[in-house]
Amino acid sequence: MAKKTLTTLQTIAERLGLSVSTVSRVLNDKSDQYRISARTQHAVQDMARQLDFRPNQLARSLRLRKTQTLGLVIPDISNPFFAQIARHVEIEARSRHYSIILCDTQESTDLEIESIRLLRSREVEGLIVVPVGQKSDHLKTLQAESFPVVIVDRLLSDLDLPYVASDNYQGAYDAVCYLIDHGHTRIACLQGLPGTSPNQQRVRGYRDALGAHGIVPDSDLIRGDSYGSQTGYEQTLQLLLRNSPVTALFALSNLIGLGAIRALAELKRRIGKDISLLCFDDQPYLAYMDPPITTVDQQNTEMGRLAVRLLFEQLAGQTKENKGLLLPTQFIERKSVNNLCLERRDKCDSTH
Amino acid sequence: MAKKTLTTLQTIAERLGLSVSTVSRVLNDKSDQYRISARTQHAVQDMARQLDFRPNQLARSLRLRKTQTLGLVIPDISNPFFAQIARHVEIEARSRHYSIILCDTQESTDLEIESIRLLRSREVEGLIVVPVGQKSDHLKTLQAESFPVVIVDRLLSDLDLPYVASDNYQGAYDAVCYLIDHGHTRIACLQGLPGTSPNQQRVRGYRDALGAHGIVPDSDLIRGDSYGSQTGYEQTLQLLLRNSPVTALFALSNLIGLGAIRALAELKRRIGKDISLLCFDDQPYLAYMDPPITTVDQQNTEMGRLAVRLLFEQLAGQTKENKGLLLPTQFIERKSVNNLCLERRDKCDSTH
DNA sequence: ACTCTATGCACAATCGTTTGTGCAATCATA
DNA sequence: TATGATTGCACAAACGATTGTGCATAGAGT
Repeated sequence: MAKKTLTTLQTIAERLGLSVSTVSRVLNDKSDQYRISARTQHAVQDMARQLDFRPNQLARSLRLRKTQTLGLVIPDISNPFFAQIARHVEIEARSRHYSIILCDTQESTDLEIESIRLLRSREVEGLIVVPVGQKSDHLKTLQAESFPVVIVDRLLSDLDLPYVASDNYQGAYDAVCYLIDHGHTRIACLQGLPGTSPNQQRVRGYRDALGAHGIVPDSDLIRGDSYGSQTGYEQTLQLLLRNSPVTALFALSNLIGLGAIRALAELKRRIGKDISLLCFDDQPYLAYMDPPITTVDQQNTEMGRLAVRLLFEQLAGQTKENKGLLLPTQFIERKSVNNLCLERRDKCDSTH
Repeated sequence: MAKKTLTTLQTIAERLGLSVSTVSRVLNDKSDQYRISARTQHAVQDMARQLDFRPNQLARSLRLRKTQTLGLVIPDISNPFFAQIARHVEIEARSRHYSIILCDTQESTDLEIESIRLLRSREVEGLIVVPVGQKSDHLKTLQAESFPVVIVDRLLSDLDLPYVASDNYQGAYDAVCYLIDHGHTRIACLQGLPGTSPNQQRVRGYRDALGAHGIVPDSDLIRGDSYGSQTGYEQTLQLLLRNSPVTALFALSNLIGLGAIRALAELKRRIGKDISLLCFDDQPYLAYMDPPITTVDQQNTEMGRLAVRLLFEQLAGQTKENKGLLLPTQFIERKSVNNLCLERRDKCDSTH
């Protein structure tokens, strides 16, 4: 049973006294086109099955100049947010008979550059990139060579590549309106990495929502500098230990929210009662906290799927100029936001 | 700047009036071996840089019969536990100049079979597989052909392939001893998928720990049938609504624990006071719950790394018979387990 | 000037496919 | 029986790299 020597077209051809080309044509369903007899067809197919023939995709790709492979470049695949995107990229790609080569750039631009080079060296037909987001020259090169790419989540302002991302602005705007509708006016914004587009958009949404309700954003309430939980923890502590009169926290990532939650627990502030919390980026565990956390969910399943679709449009040569896609976020109301209006019974209208 | 036509060795060769072989040798640092003059070397290297030459790995792999690629087969990459493993597999592989082709089998054995076939068709040099765990014939085939593989996390009893997994038995055993040391005797075990090896080992550890302390395992307290949070939720509700006198819950996965947490919140049982909870599988958020949850952490970073190392040992032809690796788990004491001994001041010895 | 060795590179086969073209054999037709 | 069309397949070039071998030319030695 153990086949030491690789089964190739030639193996089959020799055993049947046929030529390699004939075998190839049969196995590629080109028998009709090349008038291969039914007898030969069956013989070939039987033998292929018998030998458990697996066509060598390398040779195939080389000849066809088509690898049926996409590159996926992610800053940190262990981050559930990216992992979910990766999952649906893989599933959608596979449904089109494409495989994924995965590169984790560890939030390093250098590794991102190297990864893209590597992937191109492996002749991937297209790239799906969640950029680290600091530099964009290497991405511009792709653009200049019109190499098929889709950028996901982190947009870069000086880039004109197809992308798919959440509508971070609107998501944040709506979330903050919700807080305001519930009577909150002193709302802290615990932000992530300031240089990145999701953060910028969310902060802008936060500011505009306040402004639209006649509240002047207090820049002392916009705090933090990373997406990690440490930031959320520290900033929350700092804020509350100073007796800042905030009534609500708006955490710009689930990890930041996690940090805030720990800080609040340490300070014995009851979420949804003493203080309110709202998180960008829903994750399963947030529904299981006590109380369950109200969040702004991003459709990462859709993001993954659509990224692949946009990429395939490029591969198909459809240069439709519907380059970018902003996916609406979904507001998930749970129990972490207190309704101050009900408590105070004042002029707030609670028309949802 | 836009290079429409792919740069190959030939491009460089033609521009310099050299042969393809010479160019190849220079770029592969074989100039000395083949006595290429320094002048030629520099000319070639300059031109390669100038044209931004990227060697076509397909052609290279085909010729060398070496793809520098590994296949990674995972039941669900969006599961943080697997995502972490994937991350370190990627990092370790890349440090050896190998790439990873990722396949998400969506917990389906059929997809697992198809994935492995696909990956072999792409001539990966080895496979790292977290099996769905239901069937193993296709894995036996690999074994029979002595194709390099490492099995991760979910072992299959009828398989004799190198593996790396947590020492689930010991982890569970120690955890349950900890509960018993804290005065718990009525301990429920909320299990995952019964057919899978991690679950079997953990349940065995649970039973043996009880037995070692003279407690007869009550099989009514071993409940559940999946790794998801739904199971944890339902089983906890069922158990407590019947006024079962359990004082502690041992959840066999973080998701099961999550379900339990929600159920307990609904029932107004305070974790670490009214009831104790201990989770297998640490995840960041568990440290941020109120109270922080005591867990059995698995070294998934190490698992990923070691899986790659075991694979490379096989690739190097080292058939050392140190096939399997069981990694010790790490007990992380937080605040979700009540110490009944302190409350009751009885004969429990609180050594340690 | 003639041989000999060393230098510096080119030629061609190869990896496993795909595919345009060509060439026998078969068959029908005149 | 010669002619033409059809059938059924083989030959060979290509994809882009690697590598054993061979062949000029240059320089050294006598």
